[in-house]
Amino acid sequence: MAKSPTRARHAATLADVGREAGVSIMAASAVLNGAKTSSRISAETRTRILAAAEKLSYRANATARALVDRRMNAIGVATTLSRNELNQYFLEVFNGVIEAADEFNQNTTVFAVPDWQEGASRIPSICDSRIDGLILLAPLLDPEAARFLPDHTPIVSVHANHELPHVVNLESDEEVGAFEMVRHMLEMGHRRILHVGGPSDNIGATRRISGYLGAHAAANVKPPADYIVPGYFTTESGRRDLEAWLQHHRGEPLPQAIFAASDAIAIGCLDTLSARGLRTPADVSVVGFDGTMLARSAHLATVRQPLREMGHRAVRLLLDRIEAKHQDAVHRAPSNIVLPTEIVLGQSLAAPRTRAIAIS
Amino acid sequence: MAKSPTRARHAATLADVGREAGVSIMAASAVLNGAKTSSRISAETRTRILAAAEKLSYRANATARALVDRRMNAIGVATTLSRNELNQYFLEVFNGVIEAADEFNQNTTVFAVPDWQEGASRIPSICDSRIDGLILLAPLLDPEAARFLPDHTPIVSVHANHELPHVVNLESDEEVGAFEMVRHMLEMGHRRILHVGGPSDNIGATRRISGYLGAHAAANVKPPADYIVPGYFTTESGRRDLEAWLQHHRGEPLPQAIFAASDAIAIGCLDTLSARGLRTPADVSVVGFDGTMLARSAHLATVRQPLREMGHRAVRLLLDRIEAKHQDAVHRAPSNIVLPTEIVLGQSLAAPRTRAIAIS
DNA sequence: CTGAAAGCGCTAACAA
DNA sequence: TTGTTAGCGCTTTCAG
Repeated sequence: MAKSPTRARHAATLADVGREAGVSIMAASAVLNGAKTSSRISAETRTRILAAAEKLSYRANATARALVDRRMNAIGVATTLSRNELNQYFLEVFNGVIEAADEFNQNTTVFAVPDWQEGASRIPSICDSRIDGLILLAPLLDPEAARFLPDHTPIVSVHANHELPHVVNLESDEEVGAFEMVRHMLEMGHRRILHVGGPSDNIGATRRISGYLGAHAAANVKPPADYIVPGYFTTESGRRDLEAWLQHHRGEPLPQAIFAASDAIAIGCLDTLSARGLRTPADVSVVGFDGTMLARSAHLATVRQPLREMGHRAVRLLLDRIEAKHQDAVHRAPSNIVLPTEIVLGQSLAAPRTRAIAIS
Repeated sequence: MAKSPTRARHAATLADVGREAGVSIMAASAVLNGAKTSSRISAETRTRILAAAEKLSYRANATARALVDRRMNAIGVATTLSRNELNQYFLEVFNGVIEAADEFNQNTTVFAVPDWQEGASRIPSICDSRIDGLILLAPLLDPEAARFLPDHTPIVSVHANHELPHVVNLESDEEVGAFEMVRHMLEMGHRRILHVGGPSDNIGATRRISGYLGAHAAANVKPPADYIVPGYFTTESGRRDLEAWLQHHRGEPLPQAIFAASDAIAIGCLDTLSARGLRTPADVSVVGFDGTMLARSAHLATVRQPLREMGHRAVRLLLDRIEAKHQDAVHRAPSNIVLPTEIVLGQSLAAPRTRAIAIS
């Protein structure tokens, strides 16, 4: 069938350019898209092709090329995104991913899953060669759900809750970070350190608790009973859970410090304290976890995870695996990579008051 | 050529499934991908195909389909992303985009450009049918640079600095928002309202100033000289620029309130004030602009722009245009859509002090 | 109801 | 140096 007039509304193709310039398609391909055609094009033809392309405003078609190359030059990032609260943790890692992907000329496509239960079932369908590899951000996938993970698309996870088959995981040494921060607090003289934590089935939350308990044990300090409060990693949860805890502990001495399981939680705690007229750090010190922008803007003491760097690393790791697969080679990487955390002091942490306040 | 053994490492194709099930390719296509083949497949064949697909773990190839459909079901978002500071404004809009795109089963691909100067030259190359349409987030593109915008890919912008040809722009009524907020502040009794603003060549920054001046004029109040400070939309800028301004105005009466051009700036101002031992709002009120998460977590009074909704709208608008183009129809939309802003009161705004403090 | 053929836009092998 | 042919995986004609 000859070209129908409606085609005009679409972008010009190599065939169009070739016709316009009076050369073959692959001459045009070689000049415009750098195809590895066997030989070189004469300077004269080259300029003719360039002119034709310019005139028709030719644009390469990435899907056609991807079909041939079996490579889209795009990576995916799957994560849960809450409707109510921007997840700063995600944003830090994501920023790192974008930066690194860009550096390697890869596009980044975001897949927001409502929750990992549903995410598990949707992941296979996005691995349809629109992306060459996938990064799972803090996936809550049990081994059962992980059975659905496609094995023809390389996958890297960051802070995975479980070990996932064929998936390289990237995490940071949260327990050590928690340990050192709490040890530091104990050394400052704090004895009543309340831990406002994350979900009890979350491995990261568990590790923070381990560090918290470990530091106490190492200092031979027994944390007061009922001083570990489970919750979620959000500001709203931090605000609400601390308030609830305080109400249940009226009359008891106020904690000297709060060690929160995330910066978001810490911000929530700050809110609750200030709503009760308590000053930070004069009355209560508050410490966060993650080292997000939230902590920086609130001058919060926190345990910094190298989130952005983890984004970078995840991309490099993924690209290595994609490259290896592409060359039919086997990429051997350790299945789990642990990056160090770092203690960041801030204005929200100071020595404890000499006289305890009673919870009102 | 027969199948080479290396092929085994790739995902199974429709041909593979067809062979396995002993049916034609398009029978498989019809069953697995819902292709509009003329007739229906018998139940028996259908189950055979499904079984074969399951066995070979068949995955549709999106690039192949896109080649045929001329549609990738993906939209792009182009924006500048600073390395140092997470842009909360962007994040709010982006979240809205993701949500809406997801609702329409579209993927979202992020293109981070270092700056719009370079972005202008890179945009054409990303419109290579890997995305069906593009959203420009707060583009700083002059008409000259806009000449490079490809016309075969529908484009929608949010808060564009200039009118762009063939581009539908979405913005909010920033001037009215600024006007009403400042009017409210004046009504509360504030007379020395310092405006810590954005870049003077930014249209949004200009509109905030117009609102600020308009409210003063309407109230017959002349703002003190030198009370409009240009800067950038960042926390760092807010912190630094306010400090510099204060140092240049030693001995003068302290402003009673600060009207910042963004929430990020406001947070920076808060820092500077607290570093100087000044209390908010007792000594100085502080008001932000944007209504981002930053404002919510700091309980900042702010002028809320419906950022998330703008993300939604942008996606819907874009999809309409994509659909129209796809059907060779002409999509007529107004070239500029203005959404209302809204005043949000918060703990950072209170009545002015009765006695002025001198700047130290 | 099913199969064969053509083509989406591009690139890699060849042959001229 | 250039053109020809085949094919990436899929879908939509159109014949059987």
